[in-house]
Amino acid sequence: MLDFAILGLLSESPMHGYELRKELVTKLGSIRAAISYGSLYPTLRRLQAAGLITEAGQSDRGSEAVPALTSRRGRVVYKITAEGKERFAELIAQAGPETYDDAGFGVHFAFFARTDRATRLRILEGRRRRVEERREGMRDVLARAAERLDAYTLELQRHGLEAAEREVRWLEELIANERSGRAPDGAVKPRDENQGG
Amino acid sequence: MLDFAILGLLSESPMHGYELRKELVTKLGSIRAAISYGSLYPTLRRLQAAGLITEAGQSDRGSEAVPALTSRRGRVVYKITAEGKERFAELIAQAGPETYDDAGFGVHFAFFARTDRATRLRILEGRRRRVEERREGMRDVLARAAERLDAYTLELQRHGLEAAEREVRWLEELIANERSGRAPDGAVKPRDENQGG
DNA sequence: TTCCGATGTATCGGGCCGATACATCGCAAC
DNA sequence: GTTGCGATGTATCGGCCCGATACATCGGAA
Repeated sequence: MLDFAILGLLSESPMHGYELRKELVTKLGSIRAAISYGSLYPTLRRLQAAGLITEAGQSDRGSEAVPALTSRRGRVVYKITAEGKERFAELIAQAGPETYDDAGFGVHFAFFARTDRATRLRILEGRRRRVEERREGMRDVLARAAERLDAYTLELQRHGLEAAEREVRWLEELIANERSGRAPDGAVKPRDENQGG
Repeated sequence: MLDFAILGLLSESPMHGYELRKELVTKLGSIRAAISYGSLYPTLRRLQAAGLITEAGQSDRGSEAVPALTSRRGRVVYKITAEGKERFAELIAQAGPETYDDAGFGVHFAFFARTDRATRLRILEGRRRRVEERREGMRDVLARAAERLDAYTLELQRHGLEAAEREVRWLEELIANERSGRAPDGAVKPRDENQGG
């Protein structure tokens, strides 16, 4: 999942690790608290080894004008390669079980602006089904095992159930909007210009 | 975290892995979907190696009457040891940063019926602070970075913000109930009989 | 010039997951 | 009666990600 997010961010502009992390927070802050460096740097190395990203000397950043006055030896700027873009296009087009769980869904949703509408719909519907299943599971527990559970465990289930119900409603709104060609804020989009790839 | 949950369940009654997993689903179903066997069995072995749980021959289950008619060779029943109970008492009494994140809080909450009230309050308050921080982070993003983010990313932040606000309200209710000596369902408890350890 | 907090890169051990592989049981279909 | 199959049940493996930790540099305040 981190791969996907990193590729997505680097396809907008080159960045170094620290920057990447901050962008991940603003883009995925509602999904996961913050990406650990213990995940980030190894992932970066993995992506580089796979040829999907490369180190861009820091003088590549803006132009030759700004550069190595202060030789900031640390700071490795990464940029995406052609292969990386290809891989990103592959990832952003997929809509399978991997895109239905919390983490997968969140990351894919964060890049919905660059996902084509058919894929958006399939992900939204798959996610809805997934959450509905969770919801049914909790309803079952509440209906079948309520008497042998304590008040706190029940409260936890009730709270979880409520959250699931609310997410289903949210997803339903989003699906309805997609079908009627609206952006998530309710504004009508003239045409679907967001074609991935 | 799994250690804690397993110790808690086994302190109620001996169980084998499969059973344990089902119990974990009904107790923690609102927190995590389902515990993977790839976590469960290694954890069981780890706990056993640490002397916190032991294998109980399946004939220990009910009595000698039921047992090895059909020699169910699989099925390893585990039970908690005295050391395990001690460890569980330690874990259920702690209220630090580990108990404030999603997973930690959920598991601890699931065992609140066996946690003393002072600890419950500290955990609830710590969790509230944690969620408030997340909420503030999302508000900042929405206030400061809104114009450079697309509609979908914004919608994700909005949804996350709403969820955080709701959780804070939920926690506040729980805290108020604790302070006034009520169980989470609102029923007045005559006294706080749930003293851990 | 000394200290300190923000910036910045990196590794290590360990927990947990998904995929996968087996083996057995009870039962239904043929 | 045996064949097949889904539920029950235990177990491992590779891999992602996290938290803790360790450094190093920079800019500015004391």
